[in-house]
Formats: sequence, C-alpha cells, structure tokens
Amino acid sequence: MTDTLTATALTLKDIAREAGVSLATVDRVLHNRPGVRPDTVRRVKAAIERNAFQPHVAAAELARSRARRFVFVMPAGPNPFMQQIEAYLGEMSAWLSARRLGVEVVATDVFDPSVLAAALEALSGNYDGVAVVALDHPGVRAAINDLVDAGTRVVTLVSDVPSSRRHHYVGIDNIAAGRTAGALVGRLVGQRSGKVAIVAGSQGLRDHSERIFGFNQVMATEFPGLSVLPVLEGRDEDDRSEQVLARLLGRHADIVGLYNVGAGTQGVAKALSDAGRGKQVVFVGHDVTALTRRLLLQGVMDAAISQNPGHEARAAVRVLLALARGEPILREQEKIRIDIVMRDNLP
Amino acid sequence: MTDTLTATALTLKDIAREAGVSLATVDRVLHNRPGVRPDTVRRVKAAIERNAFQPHVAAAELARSRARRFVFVMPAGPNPFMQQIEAYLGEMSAWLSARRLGVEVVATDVFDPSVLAAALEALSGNYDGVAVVALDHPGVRAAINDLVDAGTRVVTLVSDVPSSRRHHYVGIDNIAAGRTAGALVGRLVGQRSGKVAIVAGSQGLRDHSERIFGFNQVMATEFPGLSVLPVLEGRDEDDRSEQVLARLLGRHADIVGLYNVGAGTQGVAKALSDAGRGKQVVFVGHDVTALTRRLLLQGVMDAAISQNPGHEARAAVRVLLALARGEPILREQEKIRIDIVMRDNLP
DNA sequence: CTCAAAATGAGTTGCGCACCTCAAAACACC
DNA sequence: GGTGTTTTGAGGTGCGCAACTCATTTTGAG
Repeated sequence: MTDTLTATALTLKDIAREAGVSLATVDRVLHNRPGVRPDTVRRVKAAIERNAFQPHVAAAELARSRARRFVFVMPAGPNPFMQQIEAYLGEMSAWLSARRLGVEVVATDVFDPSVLAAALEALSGNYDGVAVVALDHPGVRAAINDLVDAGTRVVTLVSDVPSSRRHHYVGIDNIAAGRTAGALVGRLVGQRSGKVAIVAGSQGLRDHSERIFGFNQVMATEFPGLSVLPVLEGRDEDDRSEQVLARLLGRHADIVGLYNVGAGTQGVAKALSDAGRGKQVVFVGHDVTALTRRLLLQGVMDAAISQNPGHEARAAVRVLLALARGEPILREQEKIRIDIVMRDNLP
Repeated sequence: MTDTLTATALTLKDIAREAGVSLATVDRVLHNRPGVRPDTVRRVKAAIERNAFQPHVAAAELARSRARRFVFVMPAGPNPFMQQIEAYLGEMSAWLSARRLGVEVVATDVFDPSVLAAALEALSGNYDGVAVVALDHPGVRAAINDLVDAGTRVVTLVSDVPSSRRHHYVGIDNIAAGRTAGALVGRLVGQRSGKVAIVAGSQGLRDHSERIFGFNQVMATEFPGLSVLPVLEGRDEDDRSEQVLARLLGRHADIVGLYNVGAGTQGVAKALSDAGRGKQVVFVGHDVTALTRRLLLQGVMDAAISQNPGHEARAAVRVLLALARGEPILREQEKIRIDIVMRDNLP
C-alpha cells in the first residue's frame, strides 16, 4: 500500500502552454506586474490552480540573486530569554548563509514606545523583513503599519500588537499560559488550602497582565480553597522581587502557592529559601534558563511554563522567509506551544 | 547596536581562485570525486574553511535536477498517532512540491520483524531517504544497515533501533517520558497513599518497556507512599484494556493513580468511569487525540504525555533532506520534546 | 476608419552550481 | 629517455526562473 504525496514537476513553460499564452505573460501574472487583461489573468491563474503548480523555490531564489535581509529588533539589556533567542539565531548561521539570508539584530529600548517606534521607522526600506519584540502602544502600532505599507514583512515576536497590521505573531497565548500556571499551582498544592502569591514584572506589560488574568480565572473557578493575594510588582529585577516577596511571606504564614509571572526568579527563590519555605510552597514560574533549571532539579521550583526560544527564533525567520517568497506558512509548525517543564522532562 | 549574523556571498569561483586551482578541482573535492592529490584536497578545504564558504543551496538544488524521493514506512492499521503523522505530511504537500521532493508512505506490519525487514529491503535503491517506525530486532537492524550501506539515508521514527547504523532518530526519550508520567501521577495524587496501576500495550515493545522503566524509577525513589501494581497488558486494544483494568479495579479499592502507557485509551477510560472512579483516580496517558482531548476537558484524564506528531513528520523530512544535501542538522530544532499537556495548554 | 494606448509575444541574460568531456600538464617508474 | 598513469585545467551545458527589452498585435476612443 503506497501513497504518493507530491505533485508533478511542471514548469512555467507548461503553464504558459496550458493557458495558451507566452512565458512573459505568465511571469506578469505571477508577479502582479501590470499590463495584463483581467480575463487573461484569470486564464493563467486557472491553469496554475488546475495543475497545482508550485514554482521551483530553488530556481526562483537563484534567479532573483538579490539576497534577502531580515532584522530582529530586540530589547537591550541582560534578558536571558532574549539572549537565548540571539544565541539560536547564531546557531543558524550556516543555514542562513547557505540560503544567502542576511539576519541582523538591533537592540533598543523596547519599553519606551517613542524610542521603539523611532527604531522601527529607521529600518524602513532597508530590509525585506522585520521581527520585533513589540510594546502594544499607538506609536509602535503606527510604526509597524508604516513598515507594512512600505512592503516590508513584519512579525511580532514574544509580545504581540494585535491591533497593528503585522503579518504574523510568533509567540504564545499568554492567557492560556497563565491558566496553565494556575492549574499547575492548584493541582500541585493538592488538598491543602491557603493563600497564593503572584509576583509580576509590571501589570503594564501586556504579556504579564494576560498571564495574571488567566491565572486568576482558573483560581477563582476551580480552586475555591485557595485565595489569591494582590499582585506584587518586582519589575523583573531580582532585588526588588526578593524584597516585596519577603515582606509578604512575613505577613502570611499560610502561603501555599506562588506564581512568578516574569523574570526576577533569582530574587523570588532567595526570598523563599531565606524564609525556609522553599519546599512547602508550590512555586511555578516561566522559562527554562540555567537558573530555573537548577531550581527545578533542587525541587525549589515545581514547574516552569516555557516557550521554546529556539523555536521562536527559527519560526520568525521561517515565517519572514515564507512571506517574502509568497509561500504558504505552515501554521501548525510555526505555532509556539506552551511547554510545561518539570524536573523529569527538562529539555 | 547591530550584529550581523551572516556571511559574505562567495561562490565556488572565488574558492577556486583562493586555493589556486580550477573550478573543476573544487568540484571534485566538494563531491569526493577521485583523482585529486591529498595535498590539493587540503588546500581547497582550507580555502573553504577560511571563508566559511557555504554552497548556495538553491543553486545546488537546481543544478542537480534529479528530484529527491523519500519514503515513510509506517504501521498498517488504525493507529491515530500514525494517522496524524500522515495527515501532517499531507499538509506539507505544497512545501514539498515547491522543493521538488517526492514523499511516499508505505504501510506494513511493523510488528512482524521479517515482514518489516522484507519491506525495507524492497526499497533499496529506489529512494534517497527512508523514515521508518522500526521494531528493534536483529533482522530489522540488518535491513537498516543494508540500506545505509547502499547509500540511502535512514532515520528511525518514534521507535528507535539504536544498535543499527541509522543516521538519526526522530522521537522522544521514552525513559524520560515514563519518568515524567511518574512524577505527574505522584505529584497530582498529593498526600494520599495507595496503589498505582499501569496498563501497557505490551512489554515487548521497546518504547513501552522504556516508559514503564522510567515510571517505576520515579515511583520507587520519590513516592514511597504509592505502590505500583503489576503491569497489565492490553495490546493497545480498547476491549482488552478495559477488561483487564476493570478486573484490577474490582480487586483493589485503594487505587489512586493510573498510567496508560500506550493506546487503548477508550477502554481504559470506560473501565474507570464504569467503576465510578473517574474523578478520584489520577489518570495519566499518552498522546493528544480527539479522545484524549475530550477526556482531559472532562477531567477524566489529568495529563497526557505527548510527542508532537506534526513536528515528528516535519523533522523527519527536514533531517532526510539535510542528510541528502550534506547540510548540518539543526539538532536543537529536530529534537522532539516531551510535552506535558493538561486541560489548559491543550494545543 | 484612424491612431494611440494597452496587451501580448518572442527573446535574451544571468543566477551558482552539478555534471560532463577532452586535452594538457605533472608525475612515477623503469 | 620514454612510457603509462595520475592529476589538473578549461570549457560547455542545462537546471527553472526573474527581470528585462523590443517588436508586434489587439483594443478602444474619437
């Protein structure tokens, strides 16, 4: 029993013959060049459809000679997650250069909307595609739309700007991530009742607030025995996170669960162990880094919600490339999953 | 601040000039053709290294004109996981034909070593690459090695034959998967103590026995309050799984956890609910299918360990392609992760 | 019907490489 | 030195397409 999954090897010449036109006309239709009667366009497209014709990407790529250039706009500063994304881009360098793709990384202050918007505007015209870790702000949205209008392909990375006309978002559903964290805390706490603490970077960040929303949703509806304390803001900094959490732990002896929404994990873990409650409190956080890996192995952290940074980097490149080539995007492939990482399935 | 991650756009001609030889000689070196003095080979390779030269894949692909053919050897019969893999291959058809890749699927009885070995032998010479869901058996191993020796690229899929000389394994670490299942059952059971049941297809299957091994490992060392009952064999069939489990549930009133290692999930769930213990017993199984999805949403199943079939299908194709082209494999990308799927992170 | 504008055909070039042939040069051996 | 063998050079062809030019045909407006 054998199934064959692929098509014939037609060429543009075959399509031209089928449609009863010349190669030049097929080329005009294929590239939306002007000067073709609507009716002729239809005939050509019909021939393409009828034969499920796919232009040979290798030939197309070779013929256009001009190398494609993409740029990643990333947060400046020491964010391990972003550093991992950059590292994975570096690992792709052989892959990239074999395809004559130029990828650059621009670091900027993505938390200041005007700075970010200016950085984006500055890219206009120089790149075929832009991947940006974006803040959801009107100025940024406008900058993204300008790029799109100028013909640049734009994908948002990690943090979306849904109201913009970006072509694609590469990242997770943060509400679902928060829900997952909530379900884990609730289930791992088990029969016990008590209080649950949340430490976030800032509720002004879209991804953080969405995660908190999802977390609270699950807590409220499914774990009535647990009461959620007001959100602490640690600004993703270790020291500050430690302080605010230490104070809270001092005030509440019955904290049984802890959700760390963003970074600052070092501080959170320190506050927990300094209070001598590292093993009694169920601790769920985000991202697999050297630190969270160690904490998971030690049993201080119980689970990490993770989005694979390598996957995000590669997916962003692949999506930009597919968009630039006019190829379909393999949605299933480029979708970023919410990984639950516990000690035994550490990648 | 800007980093550039990609190389120049050298061509073979540049390398030839650099090495002080002709294009023909570079070509001979690049394709391991005979008739080049060792010293010359060294000079050419040095020039390639020095410039981090990567042949333009599009040009190479175009020039060799001959389309590549791959074949997937999969289990016959209605296995939802395998059907999903086939479905994802189908979704790639545009991607495949744009690259002039022919992918075929051959169904065979992979559980009979001689049938499988014969099927593999029959492929020899007809394909550039083979992906096979393999049984670990001397006859199969020999068949794989024969294919490799004949120049065919071989990857094992889902189930490995580590003793063979296959080029790559696309699948998960099943011991780690079992450990993960064990940790989940243990943690989700919580404070309670009691017995844990295991239903497997057959302990003769390598992946199943490895999962059980990992599961028991975690149970023994970390959850002394839980005692694991002897493994039930359901042969991945619904009816049989239901019967053996129903009998066990009848004999032991204190079962608090259940690990379903393979398929037959329908039967397992039925036995559980018929006994009226769907919600009290922590039930962890494998794979996300329409059925397990429903069971997770209903709360009958608590978690599913999953290996993404779409990822496996695509990874197998990409690995075969990279092997055929002599490109490096992006190991991080092709590694299949052990996904923990609970209700809130259902993909 | 006339004439300009629009639509189309015919053809060329080049992308970088694989694959091939044939001749020339370098080398080894006696 | 001559012989045969190995190594190297030079060159050609074609893969399928993008991008372009220029001539020719068709069309529609007046």
